[in-house]
Amino acid sequence: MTEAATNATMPRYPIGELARQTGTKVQTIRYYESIGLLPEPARTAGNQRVYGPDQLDRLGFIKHARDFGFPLDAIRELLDMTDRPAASCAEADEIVRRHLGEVRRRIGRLQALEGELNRMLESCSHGTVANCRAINVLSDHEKCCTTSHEPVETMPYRATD
Amino acid sequence: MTEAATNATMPRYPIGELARQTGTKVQTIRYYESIGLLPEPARTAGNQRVYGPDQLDRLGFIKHARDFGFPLDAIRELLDMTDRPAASCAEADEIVRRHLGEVRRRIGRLQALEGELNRMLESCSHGTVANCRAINVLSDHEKCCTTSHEPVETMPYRATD
DNA sequence: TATGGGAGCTACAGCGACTGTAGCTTCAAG
DNA sequence: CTTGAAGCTACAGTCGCTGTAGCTCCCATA
Repeated sequence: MTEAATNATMPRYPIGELARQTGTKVQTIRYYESIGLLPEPARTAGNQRVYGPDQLDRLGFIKHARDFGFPLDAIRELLDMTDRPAASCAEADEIVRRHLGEVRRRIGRLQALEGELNRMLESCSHGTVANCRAINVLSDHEKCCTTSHEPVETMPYRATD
Repeated sequence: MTEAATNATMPRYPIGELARQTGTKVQTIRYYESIGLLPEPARTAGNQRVYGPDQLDRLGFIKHARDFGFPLDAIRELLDMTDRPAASCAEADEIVRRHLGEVRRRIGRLQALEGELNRMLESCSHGTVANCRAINVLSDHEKCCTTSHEPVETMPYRATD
């Protein structure tokens, strides 16, 4: 049915239009296709991709889930589920729950970190590097805290900041 | 002085010992060397690295700062400062402050996300995928929230979890 | 119908901060 | 002298893109 129906009067978008409508970059869409997250679309005679509403929805789902921080593997699983709508959603629940747990763990670690950084700044006497509280704390674990801290995930300063 | 002193009676560690003492992986130490974060150490006749206490301290500093989530670029700046101990620590302060700002922003985003994920789970009727609240929310932005959400940073599920 | 410019194409390199592997050599203990 | 752990280099892979080079294609206007 999908195959037959897509032949007819459905709207068809070039890749840039798909990008614009979903807020995704063109390269990202091609990347998703390359890793099998999006199916290979039809092509024009000139080899350019054309998409239908199904693909638009699918990409919208991916984009939204990415905005929620789901990793692509989890999104792949979620998409597989939308393909069998009669299945139980227990599995989807489980994925969301796992993600939520991860989010909470990260919040906890970041809050501990926030406290440490705050203490660093507050106790700094604003003198020379030799006496700098912040640098001393980093130099010597004994000085930093009663509680041991676990590594925090990588946190790049981003170009957009 | 450092050069002269290291010749004599100071303890000298092979790379594995440095790794063990700092909680770093051997490959990571070599990686830090390759990007110029650690200086090239002396070598044995058989071409194996040998480190002194200076390097141990430096790596300890790096490790600790990484545990605090500082990116390597920031750590490089902080290390440069420890090399001129008479300088003002205002710059170090600034780096810490910037990092703290980033940490707070991330906490905020993650808390918003936590709320969304919670609502997803709470409103799920535990039926089929077709009716699954979680999946519907991901499919359709309108259903998810009053506030618009910005993308959250990538959050890989890690092997250690 | 010609032309210009924006959009699309493929292929590949790079980011950050490692981690893992293959296939060697070296070292220290027994 | 042997054995096994530890070290060596070099390179590929991770995640999720992003950017670039050097093409081709499509469509609107002249």
